[in-house]
Amino acid sequence: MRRMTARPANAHQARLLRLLRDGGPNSRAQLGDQIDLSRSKLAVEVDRLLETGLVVADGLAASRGGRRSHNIRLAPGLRFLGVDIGATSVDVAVTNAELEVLGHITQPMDVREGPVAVFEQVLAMAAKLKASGLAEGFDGAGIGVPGPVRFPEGVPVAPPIMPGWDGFPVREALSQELGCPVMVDNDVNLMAVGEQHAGVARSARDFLCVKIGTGIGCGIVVGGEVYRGTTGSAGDIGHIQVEPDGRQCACGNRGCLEAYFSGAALARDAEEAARDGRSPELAGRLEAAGKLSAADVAVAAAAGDGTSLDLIRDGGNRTGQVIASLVSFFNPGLVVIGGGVTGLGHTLLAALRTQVYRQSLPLATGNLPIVLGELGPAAGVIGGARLISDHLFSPA
Amino acid sequence: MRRMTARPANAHQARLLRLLRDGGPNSRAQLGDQIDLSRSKLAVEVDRLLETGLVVADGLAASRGGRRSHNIRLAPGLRFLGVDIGATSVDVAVTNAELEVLGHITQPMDVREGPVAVFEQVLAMAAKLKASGLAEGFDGAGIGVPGPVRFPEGVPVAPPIMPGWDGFPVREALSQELGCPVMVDNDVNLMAVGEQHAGVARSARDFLCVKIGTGIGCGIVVGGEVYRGTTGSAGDIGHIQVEPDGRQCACGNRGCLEAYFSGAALARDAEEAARDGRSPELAGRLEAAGKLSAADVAVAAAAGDGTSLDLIRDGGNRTGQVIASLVSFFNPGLVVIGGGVTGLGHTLLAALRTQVYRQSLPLATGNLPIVLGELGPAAGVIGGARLISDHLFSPA
DNA sequence: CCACCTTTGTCCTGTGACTGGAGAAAGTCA
DNA sequence: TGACTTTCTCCAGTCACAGGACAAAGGTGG
Repeated sequence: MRRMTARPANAHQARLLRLLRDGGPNSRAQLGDQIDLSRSKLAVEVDRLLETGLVVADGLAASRGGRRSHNIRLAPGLRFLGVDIGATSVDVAVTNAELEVLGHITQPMDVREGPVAVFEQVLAMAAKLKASGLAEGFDGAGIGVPGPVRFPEGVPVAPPIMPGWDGFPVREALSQELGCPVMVDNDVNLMAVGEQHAGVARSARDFLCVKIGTGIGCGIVVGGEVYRGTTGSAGDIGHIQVEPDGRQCACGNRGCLEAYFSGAALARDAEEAARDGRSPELAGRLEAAGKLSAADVAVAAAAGDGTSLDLIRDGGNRTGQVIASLVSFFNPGLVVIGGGVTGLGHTLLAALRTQVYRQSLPLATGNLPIVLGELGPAAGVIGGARLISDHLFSPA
Repeated sequence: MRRMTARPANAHQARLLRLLRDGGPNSRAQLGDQIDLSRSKLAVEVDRLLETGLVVADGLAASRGGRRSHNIRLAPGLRFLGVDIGATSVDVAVTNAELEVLGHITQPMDVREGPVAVFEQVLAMAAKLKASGLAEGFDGAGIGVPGPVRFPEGVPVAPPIMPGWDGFPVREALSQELGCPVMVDNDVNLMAVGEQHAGVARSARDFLCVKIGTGIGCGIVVGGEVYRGTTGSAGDIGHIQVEPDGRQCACGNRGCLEAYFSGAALARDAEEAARDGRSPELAGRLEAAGKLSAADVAVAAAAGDGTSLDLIRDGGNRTGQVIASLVSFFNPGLVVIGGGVTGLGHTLLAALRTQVYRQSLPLATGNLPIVLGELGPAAGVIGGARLISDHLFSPA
């Protein structure tokens, strides 16, 4: 079952592989236009890549007015696995070498069940994708987990919402099970990478990616590279204090952002409002389902429920204040909003924008787009595929 | 008067120059230990550097048990100028090629007088240093200004406290006047670079450098490099809101950090306390000098004045809250506190530490030193010298 | 003071990476 | 069909560099 995928022998080959990944099939001549190498050298490196099987010939290229060139493409059988482990669900997807999603499965799940149970589920989902004929095997996998990760080793460290995962050798264990190289990162970082690769952040070099799901986190990209901080906890903005002596937070402190706005907080506030009789709309939904989620608030808001709109605006204002601070500090070129609550859509975005544009200095906000991510739940898995492909498409 | 200082011809030479800058005189053999080059190649590059005059022979090296080697050092006549333009004062210093400060002058000044007047003063100070025999000319200058800078061009952009400087071609103008290459950056960034080169941050790769002077700013170093943001305004934390609908700030918003704690705010609060009769100590000083500054508060606090201590603690708490947010977000390996208010010393530091350690998560604060800068007013000028030397000691 | 070892500096040749030109092959366009 | 383009291949020449051989200069132990 183990696949020994070849690795590029030098930086040129790595560069070529990435060009083919990001630009699709290309002729040698077109590759030559994008890389600073002589035609002879280029031909040698392409030949070597063909020998390794990482790339294959792929018919004739479109004419550019002279002799037609043969196209080169990444091996069509290459498959990457993207895994996005959230607090309450798992996403698993297969991509080809160009990181196009060929198949995507989502399943509910509780991270608190611990790594063993979760991995069992992940492996079953991967097996299902394989069985459906989308892949014969995996050449690499990128995994996102909802907590800080010591990146080089691929090990979660002190994850607040994932008891039982602290120090678990995720990278090693999954690499063993899947029989392929694995990289592990924070789920928010993967989302940022995904939006950078295939979403709204394609042309951004320095940007923030705020993910509002069960918790709140922020991916930081500096010069096109994810910044992870000294201990891997950079972007952990959910526990920034927004209200001195405010609400009790699960982390033990008071007044954390997450205690006021996140999937979990929103659901709790909505249930409270429903029970207090402040929102018939929400009360109806509570009765029907027995509990409420952020999605219920989104639907109620879309239906014009004032209480729901207030909840979203309130949370948006609070989150906006924090983002405004981060914008002042970090001066990003773009802010992407993603995660489970993107369903709250324009109401949320409006609140965020108002706060940021009002509180940050004009120089920092002057040309600062604040937008929703465009990949939705695919961002994480695409980011995972991108992460491992970056790793594999680099000199050994 | 123009000096045409040679530039390294390739990356190896640049590397060697930096080794000599940071490690002082070295034998070829010692250089060979630090650089990944064969002895032959090394000899060739050193010879070329000797030809350019950038480095010179410097006697015999200490014995390592065999044939003694001749030392190599950077040309002893090389001189860099470090200029730190603050809101109310200018620092100008000359350094040798090893960035040791040979002479340092400070003068009061008001940036609001505009670039022309300020540069006149800076040039006079530089001339004074030259006249005292410390330099025959300058091979490069690094300038810090108290506001955002479009770094590649060396032009201030929309600086709030420097009316009249917006868009002024500082780099070009000073390069013309001084007859040498010039680099311009935010003063806070220079302080960070200074502390990184010769101060407490020597071994830090990712750290923050908070400068509390007339205003408040923060230098951000990522992977050993200064991060400046998309428009050059990264680190502008003085206008982060710490109190909704709080005090009016000069920027037009309300509740900014700078409105509560900064040299200017502290002086104002101290004068108010003196006039209200809350502090006889401060009242006495006010009567004597006609006005109060942050330094007066420092002295009064050292003398045990309760009101002054309260002011410092208050401001420290507010600033600490903001730093705590930044620590959660950025996960630095070190936080350096500097600027004019370092005289407030331990009282301030204690307040900052309390807030940060209490509000940020253990993973981020676990091994996070929060310390005062050790270079004081020299940090900025050393950072300036370092900035320009990095520029000159890189391949042309 | 001498023989021997270590370190340092210099010279020289071999190797691998790479460039760029010549020319053949394959195609387009009028 | 002929002229022009583009692409591909081959090859010789250049350049950077490594690493060995050797000489020079110093230390060390007898």
